[in-house]
Amino acid sequence: MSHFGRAGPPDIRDTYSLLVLNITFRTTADDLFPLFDKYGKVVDVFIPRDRRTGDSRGFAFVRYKYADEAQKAVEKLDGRVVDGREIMVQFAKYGPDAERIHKGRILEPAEKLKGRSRSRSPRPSSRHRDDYRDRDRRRNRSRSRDRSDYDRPRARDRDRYRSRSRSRSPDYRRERRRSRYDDDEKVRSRSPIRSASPARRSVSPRKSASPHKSPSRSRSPVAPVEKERSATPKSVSPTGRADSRSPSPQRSDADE
DNA sequence: GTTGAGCGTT
Repeated sequence: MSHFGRAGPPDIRDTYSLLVLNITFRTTADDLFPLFDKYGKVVDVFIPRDRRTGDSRGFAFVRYKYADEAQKAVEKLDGRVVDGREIMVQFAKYGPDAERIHKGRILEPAEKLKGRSRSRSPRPSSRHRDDYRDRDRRRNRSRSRDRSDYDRPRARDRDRYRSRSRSRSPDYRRERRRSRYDDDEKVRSRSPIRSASPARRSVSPRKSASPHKSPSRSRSPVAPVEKERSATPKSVSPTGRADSRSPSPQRSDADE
């Protein structure tokens, strides 16, 4: 992906990871490589992307071969305006497997099982798990449109992590900005709860009552290709691409 | 087309 032709982490034997924050969503690894490579030997540049949309998450990881060069890049590139945005370069705190990192260098590698009996110090890895779960819920913060897809009951979880003071407590702020777009509000308005007059304002202009929204998508996993264009004009995607999210809006049981 | 605190992958 964002690598130079290799898949997965090349080699983190003696590399120092730098965390680049506040970069634009358009900035790619190729744009950051020449910038960071000028201050040292850059082993790899990785930009976490969204698995659904594929867009950048707004930060990147730059791994240097030497610590001094990494430190130099932090001092030089930290605060540098890239693509009109001021980036923030700092040493990574956690590794790909949530290992503790000191100055970008991994302190606790994933070789736990090697010196298993040798490890006489039962390290409480409970904190590592917290950080892992923490970023999992936070990456849904952006792209509110996708957040609804991963909506899950985590009320009690949030209460637990509420006490966690990472750097600031934007809990209240995050929830306030949660409803940036009306899309979220409208999506939640489609709850099956018919509070008051469900069809009073629009008393079904059609001749028969037709629930325009049928959540029963499990009707037909495969979209039957019917040539009845006039029957279901919304059945065909204007993009010419059969979207998998559109199972079959047409009701074959009602429409014969 | 949108967003902006933060810690990572074939």
